[in-house]
Amino acid sequence: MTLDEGKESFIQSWGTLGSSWGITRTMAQIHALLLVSPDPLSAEDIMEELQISRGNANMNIRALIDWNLVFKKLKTGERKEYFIAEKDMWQVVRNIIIQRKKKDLEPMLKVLNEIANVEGDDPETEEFKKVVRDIKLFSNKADSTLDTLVNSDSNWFVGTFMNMIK
Amino acid sequence: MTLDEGKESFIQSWGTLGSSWGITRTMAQIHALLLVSPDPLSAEDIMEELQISRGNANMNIRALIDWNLVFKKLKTGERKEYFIAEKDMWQVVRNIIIQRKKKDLEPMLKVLNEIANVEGDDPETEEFKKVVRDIKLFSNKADSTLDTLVNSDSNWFVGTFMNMIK
DNA sequence: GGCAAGATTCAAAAGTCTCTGAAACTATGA
DNA sequence: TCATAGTTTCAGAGACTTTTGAATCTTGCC
Repeated sequence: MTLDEGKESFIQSWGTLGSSWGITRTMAQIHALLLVSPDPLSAEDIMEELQISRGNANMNIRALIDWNLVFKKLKTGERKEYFIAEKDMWQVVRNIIIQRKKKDLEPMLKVLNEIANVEGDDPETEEFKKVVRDIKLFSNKADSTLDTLVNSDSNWFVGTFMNMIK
Repeated sequence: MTLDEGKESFIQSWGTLGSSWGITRTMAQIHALLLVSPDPLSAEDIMEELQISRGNANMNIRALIDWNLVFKKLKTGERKEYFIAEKDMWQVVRNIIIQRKKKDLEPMLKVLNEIANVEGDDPETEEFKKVVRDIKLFSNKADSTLDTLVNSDSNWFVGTFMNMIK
């Protein structure tokens, strides 16, 4: 397999993986492209390599920057913006967890708190309350467990945690 | 808030949460409905409550059964099939992890193995190989960590693991 | 076997999410 | 200040996903 085939294959897979992880396909592809590029790339380079429009490239690059998965890299004496990818996998996963937690888990916890107080004390209502209570308990634990993970550093996570579990 | 409002609110949120977790909205709504129903429901009940078509109900119930999130419950003397939900949250999360791992992580690992052997030894190729190697290492660890989690039982996970981390 | 209740399938329709591209905007430096 | 290189926006087009509903299949009973 040649280098170009390898890159192509990698970018496609990363795109597929990303799109089932809450980041869009193109977003993941841009990240993949930057991961395997030895040098920073400009928006134009990215458009060209991935055959996407200017608008699309721009929107997805901004999103990646928001998620802290890509950083701007200004070259001295150049007006153009260049971009590089976060290459530490734990940071990548961590940043994705942070976003997903905010977007998914937290709204769910909010709803669970609201509905934990439905009126009535007939058996059906009691059953409902019990189910909600169980889910709330689990979600709160999951939430704080994720917080701990997210605040831990890369070395501890990859070196200690993953081995500890195994 | 009344019981019905609470249920409605719960079903909608669960649906939203689910759809960003790789299970479709309707699938998650059916699961939510079954979670908060004290008694098993038939396909017809589900169609009625969620206002969805027969085909849609059928397909999504099958999918939930495949994922082990819902079980058939046959009532003696009745031809109709009734359904109940998996109510242990850890089992729910666990089953979702199992499916996602199979669908996402494993294909990625396969690709990583293929592209780890690109030809050439120029600096660009070496850089590419290094990136791929790092990702492979991380993914393999993540894969086996998830295996361990998935094989652990509910009590250990919720009782010990989550507290240990915190 | 014949029948009906129920379950399943799948092509077409509806709905959702993503991308394009041209226009508007902004920053730089002469 | 103006010209220009570069960036951002967003309405409409296009791609992809989910849902519908009617036709088909299966099951158990007489």
